[in-house]
Amino acid sequence: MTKVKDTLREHDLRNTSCREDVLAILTQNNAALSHGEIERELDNRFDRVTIYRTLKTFVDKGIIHKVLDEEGLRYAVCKDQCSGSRHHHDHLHFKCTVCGLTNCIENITIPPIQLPAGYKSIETNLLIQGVCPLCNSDN
Amino acid sequence: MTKVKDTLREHDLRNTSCREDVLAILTQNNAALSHGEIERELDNRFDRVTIYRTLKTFVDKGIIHKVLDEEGLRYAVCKDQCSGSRHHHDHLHFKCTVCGLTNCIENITIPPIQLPAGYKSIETNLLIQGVCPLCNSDN
DNA sequence: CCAATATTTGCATCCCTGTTGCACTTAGCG
DNA sequence: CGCTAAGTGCAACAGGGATGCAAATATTGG
Repeated sequence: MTKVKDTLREHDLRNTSCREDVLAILTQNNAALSHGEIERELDNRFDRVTIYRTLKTFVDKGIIHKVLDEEGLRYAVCKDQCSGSRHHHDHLHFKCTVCGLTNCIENITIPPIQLPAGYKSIETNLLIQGVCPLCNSDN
Repeated sequence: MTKVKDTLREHDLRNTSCREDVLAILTQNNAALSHGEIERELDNRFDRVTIYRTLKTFVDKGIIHKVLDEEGLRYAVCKDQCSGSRHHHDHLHFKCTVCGLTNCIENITIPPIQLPAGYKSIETNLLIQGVCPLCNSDN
């Protein structure tokens, strides 16, 4: 919990209970969470708009990143590689079609893609859908 | 335009003016379009809900596919590789951060990703953001 | 520890997307 | 041409995202 406060301080953000709680929830959670899921976890203790603005602030500061799938937008904390000023922009996410959870896959680098001439790549975002180890009966 | 009618017929869809027009717009357009953009192009000649249902039908039939970026959902027609029953699920999309257009990149296959043990991949979706040839002043 | 100030929050309000139910219309068939 | 299943429009709702403004609060300097 002190870690949460530190993270906020490091990014020049005032230490408020909404920010603390949102960041704590995202940190404790492995899977990416949607705005609505976070709102429910907070048990309506904060206004919808406040949570929305909190998430936006965190994204802007590089504390969390957006995760996209066909059902919408989710948020997850950036792992070690993103800490500090070296926020990297290549994310690999895995969405399990059975349990519905979306997770960041660490330790796997996305192989470089050879784009046609003239294209300049800035950020790469890879979403793989399939079955996660916990839901995979083939084990 | 006959081609549009044929496509509908091939997929056991009745030939209605809304479907014709939506499919024609998507076919003529290189970039992926959002629901709202399609609605505007149709000049309010069809109900919002009808367009929504038309798009859903096309996605279900494999005529078009969803394209995701951080701004939301767009739709684009499936190219040759997707035709008929052999609808493939690996898509590479490029979103230009200058002009804002999102396009499918054809002829480039996504290199296979070695996932950790237990993960089973079904569908891969790659979004690369950057600058497209038309907006790239380095040429 | 307190006051000043700049930030953050809650509320009201708005717009857009996605979705469903139901009645009406129409395409495509015999 | 008429039937029937499919498609459409309308009403209505839920949810996400966004902004303006007044009230509350965290930080800073005294």
